[in-house]
Amino acid sequence: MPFSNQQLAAIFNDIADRLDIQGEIVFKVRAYRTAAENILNASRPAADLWREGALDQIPGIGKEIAAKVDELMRTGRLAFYERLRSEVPDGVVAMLRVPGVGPKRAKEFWDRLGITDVDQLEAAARAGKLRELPRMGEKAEQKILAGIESLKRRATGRMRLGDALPIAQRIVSRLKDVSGVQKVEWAGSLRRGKETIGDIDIIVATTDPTPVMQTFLAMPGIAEVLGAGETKSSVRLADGLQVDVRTVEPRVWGTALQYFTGSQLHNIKVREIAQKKGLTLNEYAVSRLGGTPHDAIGRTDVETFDNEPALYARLGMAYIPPELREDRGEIEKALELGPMRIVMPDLIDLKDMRGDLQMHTTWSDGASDVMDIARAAIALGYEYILITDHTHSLGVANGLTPERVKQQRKEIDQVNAQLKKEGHKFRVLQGAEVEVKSDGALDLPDDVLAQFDLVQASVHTSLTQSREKITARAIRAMQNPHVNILGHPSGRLINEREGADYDWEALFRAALEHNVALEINADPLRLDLNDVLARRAVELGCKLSISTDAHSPGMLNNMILGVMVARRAWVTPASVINTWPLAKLLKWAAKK
DNA sequence: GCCGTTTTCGGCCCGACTGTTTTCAGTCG
Repeated sequence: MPFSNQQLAAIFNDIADRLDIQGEIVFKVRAYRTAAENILNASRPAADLWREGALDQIPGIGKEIAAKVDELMRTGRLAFYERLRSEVPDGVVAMLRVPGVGPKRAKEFWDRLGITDVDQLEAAARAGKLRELPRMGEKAEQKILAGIESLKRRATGRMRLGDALPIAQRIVSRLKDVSGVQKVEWAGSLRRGKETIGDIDIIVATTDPTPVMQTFLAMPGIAEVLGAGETKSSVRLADGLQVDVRTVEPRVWGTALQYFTGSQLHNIKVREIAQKKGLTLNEYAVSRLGGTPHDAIGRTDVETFDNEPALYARLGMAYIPPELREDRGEIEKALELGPMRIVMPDLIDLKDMRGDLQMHTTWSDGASDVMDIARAAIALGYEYILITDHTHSLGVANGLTPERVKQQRKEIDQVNAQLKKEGHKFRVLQGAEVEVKSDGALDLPDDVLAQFDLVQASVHTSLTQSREKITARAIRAMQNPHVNILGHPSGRLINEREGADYDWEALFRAALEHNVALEINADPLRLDLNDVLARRAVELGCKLSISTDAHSPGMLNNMILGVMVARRAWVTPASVINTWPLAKLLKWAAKK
């Protein structure tokens, strides 16, 4: 009975919620939450590790939780969990999602007022019943009602990275111009490049907070001001996204940015490191353990940091780029390297990208012709692009037929000739995004595939096939002697559709064997492979391509999103085929 | 429940904010 890492994490998070409500000690609750988070972060399926008896490779899984995983894997059930579910009603757990309601309140509503779901909670609040409880008053009641309202209004939980980034860019560029402002940066999961983000945190280093807050609160697009203080303001935008702006003194920029960037697990571990050195770290300073850090700024035993690398160095650690701060081994690496170094100095960067290997033109469902998108790519500083229009069997109008492949080649040759005449050192390559049919066959014959410079194969249909079937299907496609890249491997759409249920280990090993690169598709909706899978693929020696799947010239700018995913996956340029010079790329493709 | 270059027992990150309180519990990130 294979449970996916996501399923296991959901179960252990649910266990944590229910234990929390039951009043179990917080450390036990935290142990379950940490285990869940680490299972999500694990680069391999827990089911595989379980089979190998190596579950303890996942940090935070000890004897007890390993036994629970074992029971789940063997029997498909977990008696402990079933008992918990019978003890704590689902509706009481659901109350935790109401802002302002935590485990203690949920338990009290349930115990003292017999409330077992959110609707009953709302009715009780309206009837003024909650204020009968200790430490609850009218204001608390109103706050809970507002919390229920906002819960109902909130469409989806988290916003896609690609949607949030431009919003943050707009706010940052606005606040940079305010007088007294020295630095502005977004922090939180956005700075870490997570594929979805809960809210936007903006940190401002300034000597004068007042005009910053005035400017921020006067920005267009604000639907609701949730709080407006001297150094912290929160708003909700029309689309439901919450934005927090915090100002700090420039001399504490390093600690503040580090703190607000997270992740939480990363911060907890960094603070544990500080403790072992007899220090304590907060968002303002590093100080001696046992002092009173916040009041004590200015005391001689308190050190402030105006940049992050100096802070990490003070704790004996190499600098850790934000995208790695997920407690996925980066802290151990940073300690091993020691201060004044950087974890992954060769981590891939946008400027490493020499080309883009997936895009569409009017030859299939793209918006522009070959020349237009080529010029856009030249403007981005690229040395080459691969045109990958759809092939005929996908329902897209005008998918390439063998005959149209020849016609398109003529146009591409003309574009290359013209660009050469203009003095550009740039090359348009002809490829295709070839359809992988439900049995793994491709929808163009081999002699046609042989005409392309590089071939990408993609699965678009029947994503719900069984694991055995769809894995065999993708592997068969990769075995084709002309296929160089597997496009958006999982097929997932963020917040919309789960990806296919592949045996990823088998898929990656086949990609390695058949010399096929796996794509990190940079479309904001896809980001596929994701960070965890891409990291495992590279660990096994696979090559990647990072490409935008642009359907218009403007979409070429999405490359940064794919690079962020790659950075979260600890990827170096050496593993990414479109960081290579053209000659090396073509030689690699020809070797297949 | 997990974990160990000070510990196999005794710890477990840290602070802001809120509402209800004359000192703090609960929630949040």
